[in-house]
Amino acid sequence: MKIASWNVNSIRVRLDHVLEWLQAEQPDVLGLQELKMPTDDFPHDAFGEIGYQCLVNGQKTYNGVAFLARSEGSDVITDIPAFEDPQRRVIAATFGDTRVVNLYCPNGQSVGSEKYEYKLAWFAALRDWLATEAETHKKLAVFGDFNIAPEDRDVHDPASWEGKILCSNAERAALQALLDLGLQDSYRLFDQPDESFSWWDYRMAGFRRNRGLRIDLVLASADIVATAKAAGIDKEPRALERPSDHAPVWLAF
DNA sequence: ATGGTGGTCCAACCA
Repeated sequence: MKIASWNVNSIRVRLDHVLEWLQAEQPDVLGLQELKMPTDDFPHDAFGEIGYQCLVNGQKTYNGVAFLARSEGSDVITDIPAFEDPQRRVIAATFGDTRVVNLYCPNGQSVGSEKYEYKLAWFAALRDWLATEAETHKKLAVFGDFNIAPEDRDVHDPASWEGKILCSNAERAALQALLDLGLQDSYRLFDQPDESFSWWDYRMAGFRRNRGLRIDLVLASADIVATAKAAGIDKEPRALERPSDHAPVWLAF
C-alpha cells in the first residue's frame, strides 16, 4: 500500500498538478490539505475520471482537507470529536485494514500569540482522540501538514529558527505526545539525504536555495512500521510553474 | 536591518 500527503495551497489552482501526480505515482490514498474550497465545490469528476474517489471536508477561503483513494473509505470522521472548532482541518477514514488520519495542523503564527495557544490546545485534543483511534486500529497512519519540524536536522538553519514558530519546545513536545501513542515518523525509518525538507517559503527564493523545513509527516503505528518498504519526499512538483509551497510526502508498506 | 511571495477575493487575512 502506498499512502501520500500533500498540502496543495488551493485545490482550484493546483488541480492539474494533483491529477498529474496521481497518474504518475498511483498512490492508494492521497490526503490533501489547504483546499481553500467549500465541500460542495470539490472537483469530484476530474478525479473520478482517473479512478480516484473523494472524501472531502472543506470550507470557503481557508483550511479544508480531503482523501483521494482508489478504494472506498469507511468509518469517515470529519474534525476532532469533542473539540469545538469552525476550522475544517481533519478527516479520517479506513481503507482496507488501514486507518488513515489526514491533518492540516494549525500554523500558530508566532510563539505566544493567540493562534499559538489555539495550536497547542488543538494538539492536546488531537492526542486524546488519537489515543482511542490507536486502541481500535492496529494499522494506523496519521499524516499531513503538522506545521512542526520534529528536530533541528529538519530545519535549513536551526540557529535562526531556534524557539521560533514551527520549532518551539512546546510544539515539539506536542508532536512527541503523538509519537508516545506508539507512532513513528516513517521518513526516518530509512536512510535519507541531508537537508531534506517538505516546505519552502515562496519568499526569498526559498526553494531554489533549499531554505526549507520538514513539516509534512507520515506517522505510522508499529503494525505498519513492521512492513514498511520505503518513504520519501517528492520535490518535483515544487519545481513546476505556480507550485504549492509544499511537496508531497509518502510511505509504502 | 528590511522586506520578499502567493492564495483568497478586492481589503485584509493567512501562511
